[in-house]
Amino acid sequence: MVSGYDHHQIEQKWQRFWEKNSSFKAIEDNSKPKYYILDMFPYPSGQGLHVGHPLGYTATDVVSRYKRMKGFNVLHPMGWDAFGLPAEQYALQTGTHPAITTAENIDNFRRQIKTIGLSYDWDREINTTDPKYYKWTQWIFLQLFNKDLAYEAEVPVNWCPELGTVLANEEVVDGKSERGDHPVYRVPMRQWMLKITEYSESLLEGLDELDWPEGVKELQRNWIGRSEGAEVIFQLPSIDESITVFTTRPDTLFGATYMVLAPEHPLVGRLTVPNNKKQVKKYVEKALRKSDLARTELEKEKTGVFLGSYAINPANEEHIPIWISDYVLMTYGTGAIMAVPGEDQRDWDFAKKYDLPIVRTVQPPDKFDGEAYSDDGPSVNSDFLNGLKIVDAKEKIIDWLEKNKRGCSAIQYKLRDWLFSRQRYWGEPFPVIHFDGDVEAVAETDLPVELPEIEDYKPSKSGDPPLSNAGGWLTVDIDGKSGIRETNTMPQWAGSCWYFLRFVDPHNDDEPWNKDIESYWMPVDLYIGGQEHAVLHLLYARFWHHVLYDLGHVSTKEPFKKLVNQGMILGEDGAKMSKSRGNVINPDVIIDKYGADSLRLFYMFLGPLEKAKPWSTSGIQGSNRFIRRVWSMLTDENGDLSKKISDIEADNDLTRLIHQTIKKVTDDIEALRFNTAISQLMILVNEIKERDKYPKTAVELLVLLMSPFTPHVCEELWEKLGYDDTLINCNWPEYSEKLAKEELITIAVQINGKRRAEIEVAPGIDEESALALALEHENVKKYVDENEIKKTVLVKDRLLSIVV
RNA sequence: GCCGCGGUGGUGGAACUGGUAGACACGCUAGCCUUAGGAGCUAGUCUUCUCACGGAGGUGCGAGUUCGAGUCUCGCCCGCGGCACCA
Repeated sequence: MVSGYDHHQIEQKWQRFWEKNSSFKAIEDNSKPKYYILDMFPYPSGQGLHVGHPLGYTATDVVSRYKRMKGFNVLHPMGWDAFGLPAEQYALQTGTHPAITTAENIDNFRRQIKTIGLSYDWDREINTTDPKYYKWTQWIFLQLFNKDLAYEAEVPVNWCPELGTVLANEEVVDGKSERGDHPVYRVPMRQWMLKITEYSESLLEGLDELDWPEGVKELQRNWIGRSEGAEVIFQLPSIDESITVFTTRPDTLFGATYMVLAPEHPLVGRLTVPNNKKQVKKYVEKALRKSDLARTELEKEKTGVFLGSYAINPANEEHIPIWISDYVLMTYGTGAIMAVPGEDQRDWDFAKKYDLPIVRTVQPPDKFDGEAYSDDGPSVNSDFLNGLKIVDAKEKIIDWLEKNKRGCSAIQYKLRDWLFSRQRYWGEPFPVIHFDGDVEAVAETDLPVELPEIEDYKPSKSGDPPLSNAGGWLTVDIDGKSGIRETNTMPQWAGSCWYFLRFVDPHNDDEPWNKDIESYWMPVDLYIGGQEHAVLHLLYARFWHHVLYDLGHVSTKEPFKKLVNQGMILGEDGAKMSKSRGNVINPDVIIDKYGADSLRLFYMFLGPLEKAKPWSTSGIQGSNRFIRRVWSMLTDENGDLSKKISDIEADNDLTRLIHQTIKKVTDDIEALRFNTAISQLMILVNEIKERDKYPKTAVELLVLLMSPFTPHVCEELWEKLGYDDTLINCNWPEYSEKLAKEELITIAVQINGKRRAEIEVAPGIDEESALALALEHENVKKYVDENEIKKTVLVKDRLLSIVV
């Protein structure tokens, strides 16, 4: 071996050094600008760290180390999102308490993360399952509860018998559980709900100011699903009531030829005429029994039943039949629609099947050969709206509705309230007590309500949570009244909704965080994590934060200023890593073989952070080779500083390259373009190696610039270069614009758009002189020849274009 | 169906606001060194014609704008992710 690079020895040495010196301890310091940089904290699973994890962690670490050298006071913490189903399921199988499993998994995760050499402030480590932590999760719940943002309701929930729990809408995918892929059914159950819908507008507006990927913002916008339209009141002569419908197309009101209610609509019974009772009852029961799976998979063709009664279209006073169908959802709008088959494909399908009248109210173009026509055009068959375009017709009909008290403009959201309870053991207990139908908050001084030890973690078939087995814990006497604790627990999202706030003041036992400290660190300046949290975690956390802001507990409305999603690491075959494919890479093995610095460098060099990229064994070997090249450049066979390093000054070419490199690496780290920063460092190494003697200043700059990426080997080399102080305390180098400039540059000469020659010129050369120089070039002469030069274009220091 | 992102050598990827396409690396080929190497070093490597000099073509496909298009406009094709009866 030419190189004596021993990554085991070097990495252990420096990891111990950082730990011993608490090198990354963050202390509030108003004299310095702060930078709060956060990873999405992991769920410590039994499988250990996945190779995907270190990608994001390394990215934040590079930025953290860079920002420290830039003079920022950096907060870079790590913790554990440790409540969750796997530990509980393991407990069901083995009887091992989830706390034990969780603690073991955390120890393993921490050990693995530490071997990567990440610059976390470990004194701030938090764990969502620690009573000292969830005390404050419960405290925040009480803030919501006291503000009437938490309530109990009997709601149709997504009940999953296999998991023995209810799931949030967001956890159900195609009628199956997101975890485990088990069937999910709609059943009514008493549940805790959080009124996130009250914050729809706030959450939507807040997005505009965020430096987040456009795609993620768009996902959230779609999830919130704001639509503008109108509410229209339809009178029901048979029962002397009215039904309000929501529509985004009030302009088509004259084309509303029938009405459809959701099967669950409360007026269905009263609107059903005796002759239709049997059929209607059958249809309603069938619809209620259907799981979401059945609704999405089997509902290719629309079904429905006529109730036998009529509603009055307020625009033209026509009696229109009322139907029920499960294509109308009780959970959106008012659970009733006006059907306009001429302009809505769903209504068209239904009308065709049941032979209901179709009236077009927008004139389609001549060549239109589709069914429902939903694009713009002049209104027809619409009385006073005739001839108007959609926008104007909408405005006019809304005016008319409001004047005649038959409706008004309205806004609807797709977002529903957040189902916040789970029938599980391993979660935060709700800090409330039931007294004879009344619900009371547990006094703040009695927090936390700790999870009791229980024998049986199994939920009952009816959905009674495991905590109903918790004997003595269950009943409480307060002031002579006896009550029963809530036996549901909070969902896993609860702990992650605010952990970034606890990081700013993690050991505070008197309050969730100190306000001054909070306003020093918040908001999170850079948040990096997986795209899979684009809606769930990030929307929930924003919701809590908006509430806390309104209550004056936090100083910023939005918690995460800049968000970046790291791309997935795929298997070497380009497919998603999975045990069944056998393409899983274990980070422990890689670090043992090549070292943490190689792994870090590989991740950062692989490609743009946000992109999905396949793992590459030869790629990591390449990174390892680069580190060894640098190592052997600076050291001799005895491990001493190489004799080729000397105090000579760098020549002009090298000086220029050094300054260009400082500039590029700095700019690239700021923009999170790590791969191109590294490629520039490689160019610098290649250039230095061409010299017989390596100027010490050049080598030192290289080590400084590389240190955020490969900190261990850089610390070691820095020490060999004769410095006592660690790189962490060094200043990031500054570049000189002047020295980075080329003395002579090569510009291209194009003739009629084709590159024909290159000429060497002084920077900033003017068009005339450039042309003169170009015309001396043989190849240019050849192409210009006798032709007349019609036009020339000079792009400064780039290219000269000649048109002949 | 709708929304978002993407398509550049054998591979990962470069290319600033329209300005020399393929930086840097991997892989491969040849050579050197070596008892040997899967270690290291040197050279080459988009395709194609040419001994070379130098041409021609080339960024998913087809048009367009421009002195000049990977980059901008329009129309398609393909891949990935999300939403999916939301009225």
